[in-house]
Amino acid sequence: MKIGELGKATGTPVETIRYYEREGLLPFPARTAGNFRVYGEGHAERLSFIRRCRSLDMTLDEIRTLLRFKDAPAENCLGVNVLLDAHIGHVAARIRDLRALERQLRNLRGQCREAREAVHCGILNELSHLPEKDAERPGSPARGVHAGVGASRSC
Amino acid sequence: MKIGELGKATGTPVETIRYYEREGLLPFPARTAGNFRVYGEGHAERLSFIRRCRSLDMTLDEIRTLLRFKDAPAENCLGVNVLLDAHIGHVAARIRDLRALERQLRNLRGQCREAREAVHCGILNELSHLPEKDAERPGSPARGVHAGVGASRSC
DNA sequence: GAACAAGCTATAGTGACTACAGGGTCAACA
DNA sequence: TGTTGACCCTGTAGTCACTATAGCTTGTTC
Repeated sequence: MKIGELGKATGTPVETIRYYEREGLLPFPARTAGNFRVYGEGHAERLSFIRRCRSLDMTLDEIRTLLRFKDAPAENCLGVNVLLDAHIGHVAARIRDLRALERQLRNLRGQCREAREAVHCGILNELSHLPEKDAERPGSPARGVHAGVGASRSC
Repeated sequence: MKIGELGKATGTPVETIRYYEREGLLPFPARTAGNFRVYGEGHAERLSFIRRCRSLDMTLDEIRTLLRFKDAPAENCLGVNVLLDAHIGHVAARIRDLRALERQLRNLRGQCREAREAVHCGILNELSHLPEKDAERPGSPARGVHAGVGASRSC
C-alpha cells in the first residue's frame, strides 16, 4: 500500500506519516522502483497505535516509550502503568488550572455589564489596575495538557 | 528605567520584553547614548496589562485587540465584552474536552491492574486493538486552550 | 586597567505538525 | 505517442510565545 492509502486507512495526513518516519516512530518502509514508499499491515497497525495514543493526547516521547514495550513483549509492563498514571495526573492538574482560570475570567466579565466608552469599561480597568495577586505568573506559564494553560493555537 | 529594572518590576524576563517590542505590543522606547533601552511608567503599566492578560491565557492577538481599545478610550467597549465571552467559551470547551479525555484514560488504566508481561498488558492491548470510535481524530487535533487538547509541552 | 554585571543584536530551538516550492512517477485516455 | 491529472518525492519554512545561545558592547566598581 502507498502512503496515500495508508493515510486514508488510518485517518492520517501523508505529511504526518512522513513526519513520524523522520521522528523514528515508524520504521523506514520499502520503496518501489520509482521511490514511492510501500507499507504493509504491520505499518498500518503501528500507525493506528500511534494515532490512538495521540488522540489520548500523549506526547510523541510517551508514545515512543509505549512502542518500546510493544516491541519487547516479554518485558514487564509496569512502566506502562506508571506512564499512564502520570499522564492522568497531568490531565487532572490541567483541568484544575483551567477551572480556576474560568472562575477568574467570569469574575472579570462581570465587571462590565453593558457596552460603554472604553475608558469606563470595568474589564479594561480591572486589567489595568488590579494586582496580579494569586494568578500564576506568566513569566513561567505552564504549557500543554501536561502542566498548564498557555499553548499553541490554531484558531 | 532600564530593561532589567522593568523586568523585575513586572516579573517579566528581559528577552520577553524585547520579544513584545518586536511583536508591536510595546512601543519602541527611548535609548541612552550607549543604545540601552529606557522605559517610563507608561511602559511599565502597558507591560503589566499585557502580563495580566497573558496570565488569563489570552493570545497576543487578543491582547493586541484589547490594547487597541485601551488606546482609543472614547470608543465603545462592546468588542471587549465579545472577546472575553469568546475566550471564556474556549476555556469552558477545553475543560469539557479534558474531562472526557480523563474519563477515557481512567477507563484505559483500569485494563491493567497488576504489572505483567507487556504482551498481556491490558493497556497495550486496548491501545493496539480497539477502534478509535468517538475519540476525536488526531488528524485534526484541537490545540491550545481555545479549542482542544494537544499542545506544546515544556515538561 | 581589569573584572564583572548588564545590556545589545541576531539566530536557532521548542512540539507536533502543516504548508508550500519545485520537481518526479504512473495510470488513463485521446 | 502525447498529455492530462492524481499522486508521490525531498527540502524548507511557518505556526505560538517564548527561551537560549553566541558574540559583542556598555557601564560600574575596585
